[in-house]
Amino acid sequence: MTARPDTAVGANAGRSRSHNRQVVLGRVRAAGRSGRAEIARATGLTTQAVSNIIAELAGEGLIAPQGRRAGGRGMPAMQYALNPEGGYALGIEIRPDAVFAAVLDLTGQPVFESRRPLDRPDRRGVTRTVLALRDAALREVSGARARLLGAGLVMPGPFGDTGIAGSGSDLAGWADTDPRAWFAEALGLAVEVENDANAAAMAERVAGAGQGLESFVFVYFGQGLGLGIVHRGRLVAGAFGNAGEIGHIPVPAAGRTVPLETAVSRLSVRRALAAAGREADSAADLARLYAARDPALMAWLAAAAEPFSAAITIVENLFDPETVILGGAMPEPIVDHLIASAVPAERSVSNRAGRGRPRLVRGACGPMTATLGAAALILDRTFTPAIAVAR
Amino acid sequence: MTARPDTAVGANAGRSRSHNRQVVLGRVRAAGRSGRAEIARATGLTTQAVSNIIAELAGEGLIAPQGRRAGGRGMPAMQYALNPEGGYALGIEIRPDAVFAAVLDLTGQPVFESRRPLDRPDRRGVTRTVLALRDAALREVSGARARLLGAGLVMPGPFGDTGIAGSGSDLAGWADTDPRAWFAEALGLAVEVENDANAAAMAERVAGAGQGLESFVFVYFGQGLGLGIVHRGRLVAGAFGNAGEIGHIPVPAAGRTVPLETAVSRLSVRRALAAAGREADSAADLARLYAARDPALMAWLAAAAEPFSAAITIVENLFDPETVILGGAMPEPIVDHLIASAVPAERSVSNRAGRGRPRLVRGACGPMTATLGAAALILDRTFTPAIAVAR
DNA sequence: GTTGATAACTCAAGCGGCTTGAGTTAATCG
DNA sequence: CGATTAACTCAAGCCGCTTGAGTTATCAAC
Repeated sequence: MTARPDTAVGANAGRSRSHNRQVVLGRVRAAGRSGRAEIARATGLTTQAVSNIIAELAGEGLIAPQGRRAGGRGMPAMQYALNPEGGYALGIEIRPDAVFAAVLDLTGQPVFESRRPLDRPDRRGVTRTVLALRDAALREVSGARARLLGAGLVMPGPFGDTGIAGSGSDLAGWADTDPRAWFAEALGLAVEVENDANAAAMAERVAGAGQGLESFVFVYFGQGLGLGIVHRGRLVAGAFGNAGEIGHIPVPAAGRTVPLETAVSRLSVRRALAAAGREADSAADLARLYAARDPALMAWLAAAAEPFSAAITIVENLFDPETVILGGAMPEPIVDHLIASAVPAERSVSNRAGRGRPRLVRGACGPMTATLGAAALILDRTFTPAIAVAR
Repeated sequence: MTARPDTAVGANAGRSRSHNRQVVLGRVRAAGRSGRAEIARATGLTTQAVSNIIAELAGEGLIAPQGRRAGGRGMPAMQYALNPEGGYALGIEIRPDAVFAAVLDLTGQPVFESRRPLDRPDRRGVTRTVLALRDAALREVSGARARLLGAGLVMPGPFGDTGIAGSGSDLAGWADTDPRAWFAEALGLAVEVENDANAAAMAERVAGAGQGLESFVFVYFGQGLGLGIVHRGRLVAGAFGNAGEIGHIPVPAAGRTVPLETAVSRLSVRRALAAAGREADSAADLARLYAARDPALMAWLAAAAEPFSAAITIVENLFDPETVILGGAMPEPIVDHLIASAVPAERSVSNRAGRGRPRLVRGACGPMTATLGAAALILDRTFTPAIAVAR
């Protein structure tokens, strides 16, 4: 969120160990059941080093032995996999009118979801609600209390003063607070803060349509329209944490140029439906109208195709992702309709022959994507080496 | 360039040392003259560790003592700075009709520039020309032979089969070759390969308008129009190395929607001038026409303002950079004119109050930016820790 | 001037964690 | 059933960072 977030940090024995733990854990997560020797080859460590780390991780319950793999020539490898109950991540999504919470187990499976209304969106009200949700989660998920890895937080963006009038969703009373430090103190946990689209992208990466992808972008239907960018396994958040504000980009729509958000977003469809006398406050409303092939909704979809396609073209050419995932608080059939109606651009670096993967896919995490993503931020942190990645 | 480039690598004593060397070197580069204790505080190492590494680096001639800093309370620190002659980076830019070469010293100052025409742009012809340029560079720059850190290579993108017809600039005979491995073998050096815009961004970061910036984007006038993206000090190249293909994105231009490149690029201005009976093959031609306020050129500039502004809005909102740098093979006055004529978008995350820095600035590396950038890739590599960066 | 405080730096011992090389175990192959 | 293969373990070795004591150089106070 700051312009110069990280200074390179030196390595020493202790930090190397911590780094290697994460490397091993990350490999087990990415590759599934793995043996020591295999992990050693993949990470450039010796089997002995991996062996020691495996013993440590297994002792802490983060991974568990899965029996030996039969089949090969020599001694069959003892396989290890993540232990789902070895750790939990708390995700909190703060909206102006409510707070959502979710808990993911170590493998990314949701084990708790809840929400509470927010009567006063000031610092005290939000904090109290967040603490209540955490307590509820800890009561519900047995064993989580001692094994909570941290809390991810999703707050309405954009962060800081961006001069965009009427972005509106800003919470009152947070201007001069660093939410990360604030909640780290209040919760007594490691905390990560991101905007909804970035967190949602992490959810898809950890447990959804982005599994196994190192570089992709996620078009997120939230209040507005956001873009979560994952590049080589890391979020691209921008210098000030506001990258991916795709809703504001100019796109063609019926001979005019409009901000994407006015043509493709939940607000946009609600307005279009309201103009036709339809109420559609919730995703369920939208799903119902779509099932009935409501003419106003279908007209909106038809009108959205051009600006949506333009946006996808822009995103493909600027990020060259493995794929573009589309999801969030929009009913699946409507997402599928948008995907089907998008015109894949000829002039796009993604228009390559022999693609193994579709250019556009629907996300797999549903309407709670951002909340799950908040927790996914913590899982990602757990599996991403602190001292990082080779060239 | 591949979809899964990096597997996380484990740390050990040797790799820690190499990492720490780069951390120290990078700190000296970023902060200028520095003392051991100061570096230790900044990197999280002990003075003793830094001291040992400093001794090693000084012994190799990469850094040099600069005398003691007076003024403070205790013992004044012995300052160290990069030794310009401590290392050199070779940059090679391969174009369909010529090969450019440059050498940067360790501080990023150019010490050699040259070009050779390319009669046959096949593998053999290119390789011969590249080797000849390297030899010329080594003859010219005394001391470079033993201190060549590597070679950066810029080749016409986009990489791989992107299905964009008529991108045309592709070199023949490279389809089934990995240029990095090929030139590493041919040159006997560490080699980095990037497209022109990415390399150019690195040039600005190492020795131009991007110094001190961790996150910025660079709009590059080359054959077409490219975007180099630097995020938290690292290039964002995309899953297949083709990120930043900004020329293909749809933008509004006089009531129509066109690919940006057809409105804002050297090809575009040449066409516009040709239609008015003007010849403008070189940047010098353009500079002359601009100095004379040629009506056809001024009309092109006027027409370019709208699509250019739209592109900047898109880029600002998607990357949230500290600033957008504009440069490459376009005369400085014309770049300045474009910057002046751009309409800063209201709806942009970059439109924040109290910005310390202009939203748009001209690059500082001139028409050779991409070639210098090729060399800058190597310098960056030298200063960027291999085992990387803390959260 | 002398003395004390401050801070950079060095020296040498200590220590954590990875590597090395030999040895053990468990499977397949002939 | 022995040879081969491959995973894994044990113990010693080694690399590089840290620790803590000691040295050097400057400033400030008396």
